[in-house]
Amino acid sequence: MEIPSKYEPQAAEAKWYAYWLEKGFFNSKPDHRPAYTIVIPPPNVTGVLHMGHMLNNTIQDVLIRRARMRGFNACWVPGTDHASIATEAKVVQKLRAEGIKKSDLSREAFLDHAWEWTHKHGGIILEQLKKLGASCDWNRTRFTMDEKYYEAVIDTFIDLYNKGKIYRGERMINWDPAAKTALSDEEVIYKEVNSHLYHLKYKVVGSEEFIVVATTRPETILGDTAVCVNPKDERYLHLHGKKVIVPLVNREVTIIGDDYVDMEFGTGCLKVTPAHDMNDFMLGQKYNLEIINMMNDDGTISTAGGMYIGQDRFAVRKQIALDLEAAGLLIKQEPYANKVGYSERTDVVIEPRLSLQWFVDMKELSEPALENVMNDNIKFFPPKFKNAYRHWMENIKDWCISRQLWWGHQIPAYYTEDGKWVVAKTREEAEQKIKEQYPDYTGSITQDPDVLDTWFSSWLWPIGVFDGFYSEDEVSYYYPTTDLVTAPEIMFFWVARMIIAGYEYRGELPFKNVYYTGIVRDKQGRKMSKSLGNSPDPLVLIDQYGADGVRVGMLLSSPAGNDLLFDESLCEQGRNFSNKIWNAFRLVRGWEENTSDIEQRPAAAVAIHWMNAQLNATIEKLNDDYEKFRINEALMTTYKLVWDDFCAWYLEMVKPPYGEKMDSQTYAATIDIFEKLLTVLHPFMPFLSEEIWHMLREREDGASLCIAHWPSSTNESSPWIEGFEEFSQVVIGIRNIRKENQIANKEKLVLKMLSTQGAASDFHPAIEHLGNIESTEWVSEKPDQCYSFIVSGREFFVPFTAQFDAAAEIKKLNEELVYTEGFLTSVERKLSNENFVSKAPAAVLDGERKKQSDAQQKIEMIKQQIAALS
RNA sequence: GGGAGUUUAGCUCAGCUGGUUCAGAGCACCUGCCUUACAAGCAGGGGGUCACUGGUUCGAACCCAGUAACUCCCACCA
Repeated sequence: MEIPSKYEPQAAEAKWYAYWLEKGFFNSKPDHRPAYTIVIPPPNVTGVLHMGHMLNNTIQDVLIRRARMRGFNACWVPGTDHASIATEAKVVQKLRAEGIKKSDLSREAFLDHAWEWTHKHGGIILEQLKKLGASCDWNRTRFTMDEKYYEAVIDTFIDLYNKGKIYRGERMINWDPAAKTALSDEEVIYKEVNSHLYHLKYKVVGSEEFIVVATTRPETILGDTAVCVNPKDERYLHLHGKKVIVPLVNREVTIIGDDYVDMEFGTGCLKVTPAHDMNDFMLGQKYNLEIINMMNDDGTISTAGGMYIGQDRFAVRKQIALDLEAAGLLIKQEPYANKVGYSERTDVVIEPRLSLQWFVDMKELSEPALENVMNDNIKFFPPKFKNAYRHWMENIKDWCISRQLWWGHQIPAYYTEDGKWVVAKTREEAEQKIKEQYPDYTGSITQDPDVLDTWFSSWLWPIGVFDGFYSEDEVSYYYPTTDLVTAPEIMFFWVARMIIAGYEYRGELPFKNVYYTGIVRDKQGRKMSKSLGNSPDPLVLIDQYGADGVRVGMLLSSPAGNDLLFDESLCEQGRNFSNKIWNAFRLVRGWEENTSDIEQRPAAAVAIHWMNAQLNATIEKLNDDYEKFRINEALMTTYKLVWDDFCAWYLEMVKPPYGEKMDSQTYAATIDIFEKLLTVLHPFMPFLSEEIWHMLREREDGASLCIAHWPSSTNESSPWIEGFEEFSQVVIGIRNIRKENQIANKEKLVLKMLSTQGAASDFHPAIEHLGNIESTEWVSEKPDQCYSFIVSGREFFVPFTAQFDAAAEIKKLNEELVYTEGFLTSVERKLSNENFVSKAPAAVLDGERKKQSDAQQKIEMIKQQIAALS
């Protein structure tokens, strides 16, 4: 059967993925083996696979596949996140396209739409991961709104509430007036915008004097309840304690002094609007100021504003500037660039807003989470992220967990009509509690309409996926999990909080290692995004280059924590590598038919010794690379082992001369070696390796490379490896002589050597084979009429052929002489430096002395050669 | 504004406690080859004042100080 010279991945990929699933290789149940567990960072349930997922999941798959081969009970748990705000936004958008407004729907009807959407689009992303080769235990697929998981989230809320860790409080929060929900600080994006700085006149009461404040938000004067200056500011010393009149509003407010105010900025005079600015709120608390909430939840002016009621905040800003100007109270309006917070989801300007929200008190909860990262109980790769982590944890703020949305875990708090509340798992329980705590209350109760922040469910992920809140069966076996692979962007959102939850609910770390991947960027370094349209479709790439090709392409250039500048040519390189392996297989496969019981060629025997030694050494290095999570380095090591060592050297060494047969001993050894190579390739290139592995020998039904054993190795050094260095140099020397003197490869040469000593002596048969050497002769002195080259201080000679060009040869030798003499001078200068000789360690000194004598010897040799030629 | 990090070949990066190799890899590039596995290939080759300036040292890509550029995180001066 003719095997095509190009590897065609499509059929193989479909075939083997189906086979793996059918045989259940990815499924895991607790047993006697040690567990190796990874929980997937759950993608948004209705999300679509992008390049970030590709990188992230490829790394997880590499880790889990290798663990499986090393005999661990490997368990990779997949799943999806309900992503409350992102999913709800999509559903709202879809309904709007159909002419339905969310506000026209009941909560139940809206949730029906959301579930319908989830069922329709949910899990597409998991199907896409299968194309990549992800070896997840699909039977374990979890969703953060699964019944059990939902219950765990609610129970956690109740538990933390009962422990006094959750409280309800009035705080300044980031308000999204479009989505009408609170956002966490992390969901706010600050953008540089060109706005204006308005200078407004406030008249001092009982005086003809005015003071001037500078603000970018003149409309908020409706909520002003003080004016603040720096107490050290001499310009305003005489005004302390006096009152001023807020323009247009005509409210009298006090002038207070606080060194929060920067004297250098603007006029050094700050208007204080406690309800609409984080810092003003802080001042309001400190000086017990009145709080006037002059805005509605949609960003329009409220009745408390007193004027412009019902108008939008931005319209009012324009209008009030005109009105102030008309009243002669606007001194100037100058262009000013500042940063303004926008909602990550809806892209509208965030309104700091005073609101009643639920919070988690993080201070105490976070203590073990900080300590166990700093002491490396949980290791970060790369460790540089520990700094950022520590900084955040040491300054941790309470976590606002309520969101004014419907899609998610509804907060289990129930309110009476007069503003009392209880926290309870069910309505019945809540009614019971109300009865106990407020026996006089007779009205109805309503559940808090808000849902919990998405991360309040995903922080339970490593426990929740094993139903760890309700049964010890699995969680005690799989938890703590082994590795977490994620993006540094969500270190605070997710990683830190999982660690917190881990210690709070299991008294233990959730995972041992955290591997931070970089951000996938395009060639120009821009983050890949939908709006830029610079992200390739992963499925198209897989189709074009094969899943293995894409996997290799992604990993080749992505050290932990470094951004990956993605370029399709990386996939091309991956595809080329697939093809290289494929063709090596074709060559070996060709020998199968052409094997006989002839004696093993000496060159082949050498090759096998060396290749086995090299394999052993490389596996040692690979294990070390993996240990340190240097995945890209492990891949490069594997790449060179296969391409350079195996294809370029080994196969050429064992290849029978044209027209001759392969001996069965070498053939068998080659198959063994190939099999080991496929094993170490498998985590990176699961499909191709499996395909060839099955074609290499007869396999039983149910056999698979996925469950083959990772090859063992020892850390012994081998003389074969040392000898190979010299051997390859000799072969290259011969090739160079051929090339420089235009001697055809077909022409047989004689190689003469001055000494039989040297590490390469074992390789002589291989030198003859690869160099097309007719015979090797030992000579006691330098022969005449020869080309020569030096490897490791030993000289090799090839007798002249007809085309010999003596002048060119002399020129070459002279160049080498000049260089070597220069080198000698620098070594000798070092050795004649008394400080060096007296202070450098003996080993370094010996090294320099050896360099000196080697160089002297070499100079002598070159001089002789030049003399002989002239 | 605070903190962290980066700066080594055209590109992406290694370079572990300062010391055998006048600095390494992959890709890209140049030259020659359709040689009986592979042109998605083979053989050979060029290319770097290790950001800059000082210092410590017998010796610095590596340690120290300063300068510059870039990146990220945190804060969010109205």
